[in-house]
Amino acid sequence: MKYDFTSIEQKWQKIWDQKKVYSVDLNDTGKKLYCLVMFLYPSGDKLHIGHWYNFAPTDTWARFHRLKGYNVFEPIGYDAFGLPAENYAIKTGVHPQDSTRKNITDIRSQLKKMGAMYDFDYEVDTSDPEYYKWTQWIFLELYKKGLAYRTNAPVNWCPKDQTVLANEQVVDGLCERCSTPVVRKAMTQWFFKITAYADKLLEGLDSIDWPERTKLMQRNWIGRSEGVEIVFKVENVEDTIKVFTTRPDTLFGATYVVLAPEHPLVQKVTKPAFKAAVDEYVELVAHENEIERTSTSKEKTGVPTGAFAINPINGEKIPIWIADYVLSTYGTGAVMAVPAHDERDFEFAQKYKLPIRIVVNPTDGNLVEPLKAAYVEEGVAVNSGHFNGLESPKVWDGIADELQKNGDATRKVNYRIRDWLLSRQRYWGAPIPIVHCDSCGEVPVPDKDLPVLLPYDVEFKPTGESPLARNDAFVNVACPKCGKPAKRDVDTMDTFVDSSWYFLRYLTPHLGTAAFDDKLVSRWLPVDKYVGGAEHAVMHLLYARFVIKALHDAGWVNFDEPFTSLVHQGIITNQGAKMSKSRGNVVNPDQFVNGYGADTFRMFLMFMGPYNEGGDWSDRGITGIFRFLNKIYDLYSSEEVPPIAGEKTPPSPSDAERTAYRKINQLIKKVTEDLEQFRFNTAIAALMEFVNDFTQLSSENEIGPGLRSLVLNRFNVLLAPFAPHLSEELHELRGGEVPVFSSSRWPEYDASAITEENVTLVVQVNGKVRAKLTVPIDSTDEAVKSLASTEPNVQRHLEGKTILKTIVVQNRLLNFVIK
RNA sequence: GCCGGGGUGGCGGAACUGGUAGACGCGAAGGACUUAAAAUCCUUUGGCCCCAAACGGGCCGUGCGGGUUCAAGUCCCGCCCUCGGCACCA
Repeated sequence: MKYDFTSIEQKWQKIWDQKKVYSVDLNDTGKKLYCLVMFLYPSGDKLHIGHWYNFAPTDTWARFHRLKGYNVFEPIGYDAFGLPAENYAIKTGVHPQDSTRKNITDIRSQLKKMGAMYDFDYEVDTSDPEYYKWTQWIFLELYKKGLAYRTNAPVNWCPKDQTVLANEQVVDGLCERCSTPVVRKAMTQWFFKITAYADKLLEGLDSIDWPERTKLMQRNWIGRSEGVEIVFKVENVEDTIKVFTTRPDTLFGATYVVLAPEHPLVQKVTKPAFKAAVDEYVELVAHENEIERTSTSKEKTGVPTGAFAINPINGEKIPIWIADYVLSTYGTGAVMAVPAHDERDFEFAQKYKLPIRIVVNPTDGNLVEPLKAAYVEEGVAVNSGHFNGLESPKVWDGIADELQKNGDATRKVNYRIRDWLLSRQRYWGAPIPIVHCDSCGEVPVPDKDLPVLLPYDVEFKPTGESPLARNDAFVNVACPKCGKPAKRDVDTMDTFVDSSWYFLRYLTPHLGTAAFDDKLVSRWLPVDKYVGGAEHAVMHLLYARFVIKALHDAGWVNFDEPFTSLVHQGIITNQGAKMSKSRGNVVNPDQFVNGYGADTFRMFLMFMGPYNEGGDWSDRGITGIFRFLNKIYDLYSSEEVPPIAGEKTPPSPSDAERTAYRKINQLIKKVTEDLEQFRFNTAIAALMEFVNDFTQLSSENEIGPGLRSLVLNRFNVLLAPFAPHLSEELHELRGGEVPVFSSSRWPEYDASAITEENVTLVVQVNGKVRAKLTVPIDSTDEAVKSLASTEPNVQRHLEGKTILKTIVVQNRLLNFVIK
């Protein structure tokens, strides 16, 4: 018989669907497993190889657990709001709602062909009012807790997309979506106070099973640093300048102070003679874009203000400069410059001939002037008054304490992370549920009036103003508080708000009375295994953690980390470049599904290499998997194949039967261990190796039907997570109860049977292999030694030499060290 | 510049805790079946060399250069390349 994958796959997809094999009883009290992939972005592209690479192996992992007896919940849904759909609409005139709906329909049918365990009754669509009603509710919950606020602040503006962006969406000064240089603009915008959770977000990382590099990225992004805020008086002016430093131990080495050009005191302190130059410089810097401003390779520039600050530790008068290398958005927007011990200050001081004073020497010697580079390590204090001779950590605390006592300093922790800017001047998103009233100010829309519906009929061409502002019917509304005419907020939310809680909604996608069902959420969350791309390390994955922590503190959920365990699949590139529509190098999976079947294709993706490494796409080798499945099909559909029910361990097995039994048990162990760790490639190699060994064994020797049946039964279950359609078919062919995923259990291996009877032992002379011996396992050192020395090739190399020592590693190797 | 991951045959990749490098698959070559092809099956396949030949033996070989060890793809030191992240965060 021929392996007719098309009809087999169609047949089983239909049966699974009709019998509702994968619909989960969420109230089942058995062991639950929530297995989640990052949901889909239906912007106009169909499913591509990258999606398959994310979803299919994850489905294999989920199926494996289902066979192990877990109650597995594996949902899928659509992250349907967002810029790409809107940009597509602008280009083609097709309304984003229409294009998105159509896309979801197409993608759903592609997904069904994949044959994953998705239960399409639990789909989520973030652009559906029944979903975004609750996105708005979450916004309001955060608002009520003071975690959402609106303020005027310098923000990142993308001139092409005509909207503001979050810090996380600016990559190297470019818009993450369209690579346009981002400009800084002061605008009134909505923020989530993620900075309030900086420490909790850091601490939580210690308790979750995530890739270390992802945790590291989050730690770096949060950027916690402990330091001291020091007050410098300004000569002849009332105001003081606060600087943040992590090196108060170098305070005696401060030879000037630098303000960011945007610092509010710049105008106040500048001396009249310097005003013209300062104004000109401030103007110049204001026109620099984000890349120019933050580039480390750019030479630092600055101008003096003519004013002087007083160093609180020694009363010394030092000049105040303004310079572009000081950022207004970090710390206090002002720094004390210690050129001898800070690279940036050193570079600046050299250029502008500012004094460089050594105040820390290495413990093993003195620095030599003039310095060639800043010495940034710790050491021993010099030129530092009564702190001289003390080691840096002591000086650090000593100076901090002394200043603190005099009210000149406070210990402080600063973070690199900024609040999450969530408002967007775009159409295709969830409206922000706030009304602006002249008498009452910001008024949250009452829960009973949610959702604030996104009107269909809107001119969405970008003008820099929110498209919703042009829709009078949307904008004009009675104030929910006083009833007077008021206006709705016209911005929409960043789609990362939508995606930071969708995993709660999956359990009850159509629930009308709440965002989620507490009982189900407390039973099923957190997500046990989350699989998705590493590119979300500091965006989605950080935002979702924040939202969950906020909901936790507000009493809505009983856990504070959403994803217990995280896996990143690697990226599949094409000719070395990331697949994207604009590069025109996207590979469509349909041709492979049609040509070889979903089972072959998913298995090929898993066989390519380590799951978290991805790699460059090539279909070379897909025939190997296809041949393998054909071989299995032949093995199971031949005439003499014993039925499922005939399984039996023979009372006195032949050698071949013992070997076959050992190998199937070794295979169970290997595949089980590999699957647990997402090592699909080596698991598949082991399956292949087994089939090779087993066919050879049974062609040369007699393997009785009882054992043959046993082996085929176990093997077919091992195959099921990888090639589920084929496995069902083979099971049915041999009279088994189907579906496999309802009737079968993952086999346990027989520990007493996996040990080899003989081992191959390497005999070395001076570390070079000279012979190989097959000996019974656990042979004694003496037995092995005497056997080894009878090997002719070994004797030849030992002849006339003295054996200095003999190293024996049991069951592995023997090495004669000679002279 | 800093922080991570990686570099193994013609290709994708395997290798436990330092113990047979190259599992498994692709490709290639030769053979069987066939009128022929496809499919399938069998054999060979890291490089170089010795031997009339062997299913005999030798040398070299995991990015480069050193080191530790009886033994190094694996550990240590110094580099090179590559991918990803961060990049004036005081």
